[in-house]
Amino acid sequence: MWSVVRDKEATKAKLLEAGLDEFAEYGIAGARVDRIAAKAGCNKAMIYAYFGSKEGLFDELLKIQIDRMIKSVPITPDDLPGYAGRLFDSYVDQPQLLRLAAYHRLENGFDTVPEAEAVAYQHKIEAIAQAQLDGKLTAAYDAVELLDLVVHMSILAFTTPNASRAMVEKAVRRLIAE
Amino acid sequence: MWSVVRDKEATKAKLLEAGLDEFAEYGIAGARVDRIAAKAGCNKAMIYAYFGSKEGLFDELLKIQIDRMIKSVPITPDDLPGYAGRLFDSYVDQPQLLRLAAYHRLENGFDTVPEAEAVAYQHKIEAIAQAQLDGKLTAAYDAVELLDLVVHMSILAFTTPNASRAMVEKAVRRLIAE
DNA sequence: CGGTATCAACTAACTGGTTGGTTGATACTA
DNA sequence: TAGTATCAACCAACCAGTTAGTTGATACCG
Repeated sequence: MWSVVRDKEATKAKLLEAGLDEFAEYGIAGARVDRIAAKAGCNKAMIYAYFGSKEGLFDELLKIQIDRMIKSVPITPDDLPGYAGRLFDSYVDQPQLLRLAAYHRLENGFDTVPEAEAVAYQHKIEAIAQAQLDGKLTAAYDAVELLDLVVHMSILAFTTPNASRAMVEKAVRRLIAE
Repeated sequence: MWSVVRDKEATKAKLLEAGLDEFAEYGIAGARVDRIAAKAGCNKAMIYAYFGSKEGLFDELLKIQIDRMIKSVPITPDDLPGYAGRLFDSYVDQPQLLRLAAYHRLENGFDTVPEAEAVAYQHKIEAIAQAQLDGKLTAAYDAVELLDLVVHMSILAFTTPNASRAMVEKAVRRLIAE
């Protein structure tokens, strides 16, 4: 029989999952390490053994969630309404990432952007700029402005309780109309 | 002679101002009542005498800020780009309200909307609906959707560090273009 | 194969410090 | 003097982080 009780990776995974729920609900300052450990069904000391600190666990968590989002919703520069719609849907499906990111911004300031996010952002800027050069996309905004606007529209999932994907797509369609 | 040392209203005002800074920076869970009292230059017990609790102070604070915002930036249904721009500007001038509101939503859930905000929202909906009936405003969205979109655009002041008023006005102009 | 040394994974209990909130005494004003 | 605004000191609960010690799997040795 394989042991299931003593498994480092499984324990880390359980802590990450419990931490996701806890941090998304209460934020960084409001989260309680005892609650995280209890939810994960393991000892509090494991958090410090594997992640160094409460904030260490949060950072790891956020990084993983961002990576997942970046990979699962790739940008489509020649279909920005669709991109915004898909982003919106994934935010509705997994509201935790948006809450995590919001808490992170509020509590740690605007300049501390996670590495992975900054890199992905740059790639998207370039993709949009290229589409504009190719004439596939309006030149009414510069690439940075346009990406900011499109991403911002998908955030309707967080700010407006009864927003819909259709509403987001329609708005982006109008924003980029020639 | 008027008292300057023992003045109930002055003490409340100082606590409200200190609380504004503290809550905007650290959130509700992260705020420390001792820091608020120290910043206000008065005793911690005053918070409990005048506001009942930490949360009581926060609620009072948020209510005041929302009232001020509602009064200082009235809606102009026949100039929504200008309205969004003015909202944006006031958010840039006083970033604390947006941070307060964000923390409130994150920590207290979406349904607990302050009374004053709900009432003002309803008035704005009606104003927009009327402008639509008068043909002064696009009928491409229903009134609720349209207000949500316009307000949402002004929130760029919070989500996008280098957004500008011009960018917000331009976006709203395109959103409501016939 | 049986015994045991080793080490990573894990735990219960604890620690030093902090927190929201209270209270009894004091100072001020009318 | 009566009423009230203010405060220093205090408290019980809580919290992030530590530690001394336990457990179980596996590698090694005779």
